[in-house]
Formats: sequence, C-alpha cells, structure tokens
Amino acid sequence: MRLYNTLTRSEEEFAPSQDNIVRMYTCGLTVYARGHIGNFRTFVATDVLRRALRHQAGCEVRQVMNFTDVDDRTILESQKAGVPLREYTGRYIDAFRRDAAALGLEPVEENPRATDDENITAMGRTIAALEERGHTYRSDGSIYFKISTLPDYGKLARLDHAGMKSGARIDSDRYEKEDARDFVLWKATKPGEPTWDPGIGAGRPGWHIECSAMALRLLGEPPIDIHAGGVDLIFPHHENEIAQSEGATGRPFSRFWVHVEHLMIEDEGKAAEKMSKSLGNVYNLQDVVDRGFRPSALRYLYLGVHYRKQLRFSWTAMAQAEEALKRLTDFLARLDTVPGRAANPVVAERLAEATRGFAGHIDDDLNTAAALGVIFDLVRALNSTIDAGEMGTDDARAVRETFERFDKVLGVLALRRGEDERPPVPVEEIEHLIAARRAARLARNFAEADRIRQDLDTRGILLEDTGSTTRWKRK
RNA sequence: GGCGCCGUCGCCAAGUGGUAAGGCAGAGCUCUGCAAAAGCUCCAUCCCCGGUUCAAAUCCGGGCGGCGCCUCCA
Repeated sequence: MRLYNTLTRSEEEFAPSQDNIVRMYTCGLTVYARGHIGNFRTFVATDVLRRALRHQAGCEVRQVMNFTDVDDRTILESQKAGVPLREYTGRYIDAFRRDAAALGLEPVEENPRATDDENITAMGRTIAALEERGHTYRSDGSIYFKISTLPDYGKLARLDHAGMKSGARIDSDRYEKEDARDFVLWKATKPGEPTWDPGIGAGRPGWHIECSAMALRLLGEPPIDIHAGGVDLIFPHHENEIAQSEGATGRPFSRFWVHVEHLMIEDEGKAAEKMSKSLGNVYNLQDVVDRGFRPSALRYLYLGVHYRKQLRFSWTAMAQAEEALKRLTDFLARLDTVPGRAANPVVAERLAEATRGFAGHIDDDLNTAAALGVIFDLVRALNSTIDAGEMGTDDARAVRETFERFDKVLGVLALRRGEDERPPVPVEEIEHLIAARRAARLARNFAEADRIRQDLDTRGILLEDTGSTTRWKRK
C-alpha cells in the first residue's frame, strides 16, 4: 500500500516494521465540547486507513487514539459548569463514543485519557529523560523544551522562521521563555487548577507531552509505524511531539506521518472557511441528524473526497451523498429479487475485475473516491445483467460477498443496514400496513391503498411495488 | 511577509504526459391501477495567456481566483 508521508512530502510504500503489526497513533479529541463533523472527517479517514490495513493489506493493527482531557479550555469550561474536570470531560468522551459508533468507526485498541495515572506517570518519565539529556530548562516553576538543543527541529513542518510574518503571534503562553519557539512541557501549578506531580514538580501537562508519552508507553519501541491527525496539527503539535519523543529516546519517533485535510463550511454565500470550534462555525452529528440526514450519508460524503483534499461541506452535498448511497443499497436490495438459475460466468469476471480495481485505488493512498467509482461501474453493469435475466441466485450471493469485502474497508453499507434495522415506524406495524394495503389493492380499492402509502410516506417509510410484492425502505 | 495546497459538466468529484471515471440534478425510455420507487440510455475537453512535446486537464513560465499553515484547533 502506498501512503503519503508528510515527513518526506511524497508517497511511499508502506509496510509495518515488525511482525506484520501496524503500530499507529491517532491524535484524538480535546474533550471540552462535542466533536464536530470536521473532527470526524479526520477520524473517519483514519478509520478507513485502519480498515484498509486490516482487511485489505492483511496486517494486524494496534492503534491508540487519545482523549485530551486537560488543557486551558477543558479546565475553564469545567469550572464554568461547576463540575470536576474528570467528570466534565467524561461527558464528552461518552458523546464521542456514541458519535463514533454512529459513524461506523471500528473501536481502536486503546483510548487513553491524558489524566489517567499511568499516563501522567509516563509524562513524568519522558520529561525526566529530556532533563537528563539536557533538552530542558525550568523557569517560574514550569519546564520548557529548548529547541536549540535539537538540530533537526522543524523537519516535519519545514517552516522558515526567518520569513515569518512580522507581528504574527509566535507564542500564546504567558510564561517566561528563553526563545520564542521553545514550548512548555510541564506548566507550573496555578491556584484553583488541577495539579499532579509525577516526580518532576507540581504542575500539569503542556499540550504536546501527553501524545509523546502515551505513544511511547502503549506502542513499544520507537519508531512507531504511523502517526496521524488533522493537517492543522503538523505545526506545532506534531513537530513538538517529534522533538519530545526523539529528544527523550534518541530514536526516530514515527516512520509515517499521515495528515487529513480540513472540512470547510460555506455559509450563505460567504467564502468557504475551515470549520473549527474557535471560529464558531461548527456542526456536529446531531445537527446533521436534525436536518433529516443519516450518519451513514455523512460517512459516504467523507468517502467521496480524497482525504488530502479539502472537503467543502454543504447541505446540498449532504443530500447528494444520501441519494448516491441509496443507489448502492437499492442495488443490494434488488439482488434479493433475482430468480434461481445457473451461475453466469460473466458475473464472476465482472466481480474479479471490480475487486482488482477497488483494491488498486485503496492501495493508492486510500483513493476512496475512485474506489467508489469502480463500485458504481459494477452496479450499472450488474443491473443490466439482472434486466437481461442473466443473473441467478448463486451469482447474487457472489455479488453480495464482493460488496461485503468492499465494505470492510469503506464501512458505510453495514452502517446503513444497521440504521435500516431501526426504522422510524416499528417493523411489525409496517408489515401489517403493507398487508392491509395489499388487500385493498386486490379489492381495487386504490383510494385506501394510496392512503396507507401516503401515511407511511409522511412517517419516513417508502413503499415500492415490484410485481406482486411490496418492499419498504427508509426515506 | 514566508511556506504550501487547490481551480475538471448546473452541483459534488476521480484522473497528474497518450487523447476526460463515478455520483447528484436534468432529458428520453421501461415497468406500473395511477403513482412512487427502481432500472436502462443520453448528457464536459478540463480558470486565462504563453511555452515544452509526436502528444498536456496532466510538465514549465506568467496571470486571475479560492483555501490552509506560520497562533488554540481534526
């Protein structure tokens, strides 16, 4: 599988460094608010990476995705709410888990919280190692990383500091630092704030240290195989993670760096801009559902754009994704109507061809958009085969199996199926009404038949008459 | 100001040297009690101007336009 590596700014062939186990770290959510659909774009993209590695490349994956549950915002918001920090952030962790499940994310092996005791301890160890190796200094009770001690600092972000915009804010910390680019590892305790002391003095973690410490604690000897996150993390977060991890261990931190582009939002004629909590232009999954869309459609929308390109989110795009996904599920439902007859070798050929095409595009830096194109080509060809009466039940089974394999990577069809199993009207009631309507139609009482159809329609259930039977589906 | 990305049909979007995937919408047709739904068919020469090449949406140069990072952020 070829993967774009931010470190080298090029696509490289990826394979795990040892035992066919991919050791992957993904930067997760800072839990002071519910994750928005921009956050989840990144999480879905890394989920596709995980699925491609497991189900297509045949690797085992050991993935860590953290929760940042201590920083300025979490502390501030928890204080405003009058709730202890750990409890406050716990609420948003629960919300994340629900949203993640609704979007079909595979559970990852580890979901550490920064404030777990063993992680605070690990941070203390990492900082102690940095102190021992002379990469730090203390000032006003805080501990800083001294970047002048690390010659290749900046290799990931490749920023030219000489050309930085004059007047640009280089530092948002109020603490004393020797060099503007130095960053804090451990912040001195302030009155009223939570505090820990893992043997390096009382304080709380700086932003970057948790990821270095948790990755090194949970994923074994560096370098790990893949480190992933949104593009906005390249600098300073990931650059500083590299500095900390490589400074503490003397070894490379991660072989591959994978970054997902932003989701952009367009508001009423205004130019698109990135969705972020600080800009206040956020939608979360609940907003999408409240607009009448299903999480599976959002996942499909994510899949329709390559992960390294900006995705301009709009409600129109959402509606188009919904329709496109419907074409896929309609096709799958149609397979059930295929009659028994001898298997058609042409179908098997088609499936093999599509399987090769699909795998090729996924292997090509996770080109899910192109992979979907292959699937739609296949759908059209197979629909024609069904129209011509040249597909049998054995073929249909093979088709379903092929789609199952595609969906192991995409994770959208099974998600849709799960939603369909929980329709807005109870299944027994739908089936009862379909029977009643069938009786009305046989009696040529079309007014009653149409009334039942209309009633279900307004409640979100669509009836489709095919021959002598009637099928229902969610709108 | 520095670094970088992007500009493909009405909308969304693949393709990055060999003559434009796919989806949505639209049009026509099939099916149907009428519908709905579904299916099939049709539907672009790639922001502009130069250049390189037998050949460019794809490479180079110059414009115009959009976005990101440089500061908390997925």
